[in-house]
Amino acid sequence: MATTTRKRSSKKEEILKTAARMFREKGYAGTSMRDLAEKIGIEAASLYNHIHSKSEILEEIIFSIARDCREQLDNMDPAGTSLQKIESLIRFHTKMMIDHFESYSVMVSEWMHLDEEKLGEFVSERRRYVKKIESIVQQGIDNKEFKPVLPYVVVLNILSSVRGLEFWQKSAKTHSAEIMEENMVQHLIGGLKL
Amino acid sequence: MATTTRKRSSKKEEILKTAARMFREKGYAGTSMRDLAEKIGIEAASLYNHIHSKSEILEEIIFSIARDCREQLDNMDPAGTSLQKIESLIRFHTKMMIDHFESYSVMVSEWMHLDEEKLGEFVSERRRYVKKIESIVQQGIDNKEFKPVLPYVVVLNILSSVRGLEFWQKSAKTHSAEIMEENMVQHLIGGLKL
DNA sequence: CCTACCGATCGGTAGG
DNA sequence: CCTACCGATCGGTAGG
Repeated sequence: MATTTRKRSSKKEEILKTAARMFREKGYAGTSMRDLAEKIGIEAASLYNHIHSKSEILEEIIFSIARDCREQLDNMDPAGTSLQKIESLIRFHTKMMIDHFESYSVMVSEWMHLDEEKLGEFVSERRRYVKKIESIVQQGIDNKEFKPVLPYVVVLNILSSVRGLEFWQKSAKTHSAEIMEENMVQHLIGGLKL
Repeated sequence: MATTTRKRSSKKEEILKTAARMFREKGYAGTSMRDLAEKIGIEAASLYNHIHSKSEILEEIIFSIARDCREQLDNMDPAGTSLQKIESLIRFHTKMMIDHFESYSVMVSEWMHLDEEKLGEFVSERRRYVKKIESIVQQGIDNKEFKPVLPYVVVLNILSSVRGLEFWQKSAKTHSAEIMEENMVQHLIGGLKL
């Protein structure tokens, strides 16, 4: 019984991981259940012993990584300067993108294929998330820590720049993850400092 | 005869424009020729009197906007400081994203669905494009106009941030295009200045 | 986990 | 520009 459960969940994990890799490469709509099954080495019909539907796979990938991001922001040290907070956010997202490359990419590029209910949930979660970071930037401006740039643009640029690391990953890694992170901070925080 | 040609090409334009809108919303793989035909008000089979294949539509959308970007960079005033050049590039891309919203979005998000030959062409064109901008950043660093941030990261961040404007467009436009452009420059150039 | 199969839909063609 | 249609493939189910 315990063995069965363990087996099942590890198989499900394998499906999710393989699906994330394929969704990132060919997109959600461009990946068929037969492609996915073949990569895993089973028949397409057998996938349904572990998952309920194709859309469930997408949901699990996206909401799992979204939860990690949300929790990190909620548990952020409320002490510290706005600059420290934004810097730690840039470092966190850069690490997430690099360490959870496949699922992070799927989240930022394939969320629009969630079905209606889950799509609404994701969009409103993301809006809340962006608003929270915007308010940190706004505090920094009010504090005179930052120059007066629209917080909305700053947050958009930071999150978009992290997304752009997908392209770095795909090519030969001429720079280490640490150097990339350091330069992300330098460029994106630099444009904020007075 | 002239009338026929005019009619044909305007119909093709309508197909390309409608396709760009749909590819951006649902992705290339998620858009069917029947969806596209219905939006235009004809039968799917009739599309093929104006275009040869679905992939040809994607190619025309992507390479048309890619050409605009390439030409702008090639025709850039070689005088001026590195700072002026990078600033003008940020302004140009921001304007392109806003003015040619649909096709620019399709280029940056759907290029991986080009078929093998065109994909190779696009990737090597883009690599050349990025390298050229990197060398402008490098000159600025050598000049002591810019602080020493990895040019590769700077270019990635600029182009990714412009891409992120897709998300701005979709929501209510609380800020004008001019204000967005100004803030893009402030934040992204700001992180570069000494 | 498989075989066998479902109805729906895909990109595209023939022929008018 | 349409009707009629092609073979291939889609997500998913039944039954073992």
